[in-house]
Amino acid sequence: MKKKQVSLKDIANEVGVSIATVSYVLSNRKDSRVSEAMAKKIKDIAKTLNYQPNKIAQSLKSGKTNTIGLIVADISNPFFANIARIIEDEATKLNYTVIFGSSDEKAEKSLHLIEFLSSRQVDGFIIVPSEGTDNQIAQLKQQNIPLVLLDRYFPDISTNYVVIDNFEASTKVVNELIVSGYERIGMIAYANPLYHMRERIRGYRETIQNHFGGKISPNLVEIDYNDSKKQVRAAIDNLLSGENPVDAVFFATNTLAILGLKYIDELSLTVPKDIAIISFDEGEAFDFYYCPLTHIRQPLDEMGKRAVQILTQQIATPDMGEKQICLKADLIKGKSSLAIYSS
Amino acid sequence: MKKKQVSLKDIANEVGVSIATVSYVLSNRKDSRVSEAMAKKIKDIAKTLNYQPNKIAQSLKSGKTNTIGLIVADISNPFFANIARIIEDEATKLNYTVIFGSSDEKAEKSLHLIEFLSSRQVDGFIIVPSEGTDNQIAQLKQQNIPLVLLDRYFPDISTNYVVIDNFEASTKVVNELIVSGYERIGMIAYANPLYHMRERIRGYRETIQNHFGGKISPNLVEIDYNDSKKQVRAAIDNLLSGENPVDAVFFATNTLAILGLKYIDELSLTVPKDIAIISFDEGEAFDFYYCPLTHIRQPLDEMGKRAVQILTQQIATPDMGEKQICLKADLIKGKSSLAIYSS
DNA sequence: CTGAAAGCGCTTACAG
DNA sequence: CTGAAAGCGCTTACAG
Repeated sequence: MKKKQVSLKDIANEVGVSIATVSYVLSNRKDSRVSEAMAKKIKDIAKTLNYQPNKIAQSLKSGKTNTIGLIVADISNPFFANIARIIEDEATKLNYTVIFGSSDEKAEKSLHLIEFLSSRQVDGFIIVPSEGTDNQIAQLKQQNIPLVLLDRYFPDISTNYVVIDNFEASTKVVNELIVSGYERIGMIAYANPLYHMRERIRGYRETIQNHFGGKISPNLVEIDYNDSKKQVRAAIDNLLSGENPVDAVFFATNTLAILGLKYIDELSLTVPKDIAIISFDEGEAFDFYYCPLTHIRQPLDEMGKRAVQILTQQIATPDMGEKQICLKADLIKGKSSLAIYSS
Repeated sequence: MKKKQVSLKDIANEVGVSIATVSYVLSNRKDSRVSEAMAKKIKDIAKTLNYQPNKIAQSLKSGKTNTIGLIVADISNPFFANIARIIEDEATKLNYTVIFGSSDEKAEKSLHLIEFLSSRQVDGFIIVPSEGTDNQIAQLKQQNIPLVLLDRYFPDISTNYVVIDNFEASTKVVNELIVSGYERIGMIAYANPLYHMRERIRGYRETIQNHFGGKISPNLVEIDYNDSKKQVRAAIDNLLSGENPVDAVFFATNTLAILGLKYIDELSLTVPKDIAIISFDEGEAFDFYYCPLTHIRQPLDEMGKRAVQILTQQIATPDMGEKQICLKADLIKGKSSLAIYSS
C-alpha cells in the first residue's frame, strides 16, 4: 500500500490548530497574523513530517498548473530535440514544468496532443506547427489560450511567434556557394507548403535569379516527407544527370542532408571536390564526417528561451500585446563549400 | 481574458439536469440508469460545447494522475535521450504522461527532482540512479511509491529494476578483441562506484586475466566525469606510451568513445590499423565515422518498454512482487576491431 | 431514472 | 491572533 502523502490536515492535527492556520504559515503570507511561536511550531512539524504541498490541489484551486505544453514537429530530429531541452531548462528556471509531445508532422496527431494537453490544464502552449494545423492554432487563439509559435508560423494568423528569417538565411547559403565559384547549384527541399520552407526556397530561387539573370535556372527538387529516403536518392541522381550536372547542393534541412550525404558517400563522390554541400542546420551525425559541413546555424538557445519568456509573460499578463520575433541565423563555414580553385 | 473551460456544471445548466447525472453519463458507468434519451441529449451538448474533463480535478478526486516521473542521469547522452523517447511512447500507449528531468549525475539534483515530481503527484518513478542516490531510492521504497530502476541498480536495495548484464557484455568485448588478435587491450572507464560500471570493469579485468593468466595485465584508466575531455586525452596518451603501448582500447561508454576518437583522429591514428576500438553503446555521432564501430548494443527498446510495463503494473497492483529483469546486450561487429592479419 | 451531499487538498475573504 | 466556511471540478455511495 502506498502511504498517503502528509497533508495540511495532518499537520493541523499534530499541532492542534486549524488547517487554515497551517496554510497561512506555510504559504508565507505576510498579511496573516499568526504568532511567531505558533508559526515556528508549524514549520518545524511540517519539516519533520516532510510535508510537500499537493500541487494538484493547488492547481485546482488556483486554476494554474505552472505547466507548459510543448508540441514539436518531430522529436527524432536533433534540431527539435535540442530546442526541447533548451525550453525545458528555461521553463524550469521560471518554475514551470514542460509536458511535451511530437506531432510527427501530422495534423491529427497535433490535434490529439492539443486536446490531451488542454485536459491536463496546461497554462499555455509552445508549438512548432505542422502542415494543416492552421485551424487548431486559430482555435487556441480564439479561446485566448496563451500560445507561442516556434520555428514556423502562419502569416495569416496573428499570434506570438519566434522564428528566424529563412529567406535571408537561404540567401546567405546561395551567395556563399556563388562566391566560392559554384554555378550549377541544386536545392533539395521538402514539398511542404509551410511558410518557413517556402521562404527557404524563395531565398534560393531569387538569389540564383538575381545573380545569373536567367542564364542558369534554379534546379529544385521537392521531397515528400514520408518517402524521403528514396526520393532524396532519386533527387540526387536527377541533379547529377543530364548535360549540366550540379556542382553544389543546398539541403533545406539537416534530415535531408543526412540522407543525401549517405547516398553521396555510396556514390563515392568526394565533398567538396566532386560536389559542394551546404545544409540548413546540422546534427551530431556530422561530428565525424570527414568534411566539416558548411551550414546554417539557427540561434536555438535564443529561440527556445525567448519562446518560454514570451509565453510565461503572456500567462502572467494575458492582455499583453503580441510579440513577434524574427531572428537572424548564421552561416557557419566548414570545408564542404570550399572555393573551387582552392580544392 | 482566458475563457474558462466548460465544466460539468455548464453542461448540467444547459441540459437542466444535475451535475451528477452529467458525470454518470460522460464517464460511461454502466451501473447508472440514466434514460437513453437523456444520455443522448447530454452527450450531444457535451460535444457541441467541446467539453474536456478537467484532469486536475479528476486526479485530486481519484488520487491518481496517470503520470510517470522519469529521471535520467544525463539527457544530453543519446543513450538516455533515446530511452526517454521509448518510455514516452510506451507510456502514451498505456495512457500515461511522462514528466522527466535529468539529474546530470548529481545526487542533489536527483533529490530535487524527486521532490518536485512527488509534489506533482506522479503515480510512480522510473529512475536511472546516479552516484550517491542510494538513500533517495531507499526512501521512495520505504514510502511504497511505485518505482523501477533502469540501466543501473543498487545490489543492496531490493527494488524493481531493468538492467543489462554488464559483466557479460564486457566479456564479449574483450573476447572479440582477443579473438581478433589484439593483446595489449586498454580500457577507459568512468571512476564511478556504481555497480554497472564496476561490472563492466570486472568483465574486462577477469577476461584479460583468464586469457593471459598474468602474462599481460589489465590496463585500465578511470576518468572523472566532470573533467572527462582532458582526462580522456591524458588517458590515451598514457595507454599509448611506455614500452608496450596498447593496440586496442575498450571505451566503457559512448561519451568516452566520442571524446577518445576525436583525440585519436587528432593524433592521426587510423582505426583499426593503428589502434582497434570497441565502444559500449553508440550514437548518431558515429553515423559518418569512417570506420564503422564495433560496439555493444543494449536492447533499448525492450528496456524502456519493460520498465514502463512493470511500473504501470505496480501502480495498478501495489502488492505485486518485485520484478528484476537482466537482459543480454549484443555485440555489433563493425570494422573498428577487424582481425589484425586482415587489416 | 435522477439528485443531494460529501469529499479529494488546498486557499482565502471574512468573522470573531 | 485564529478558525469556520466556501469553493476549485470532479466522482460516487446513497437516498428517493
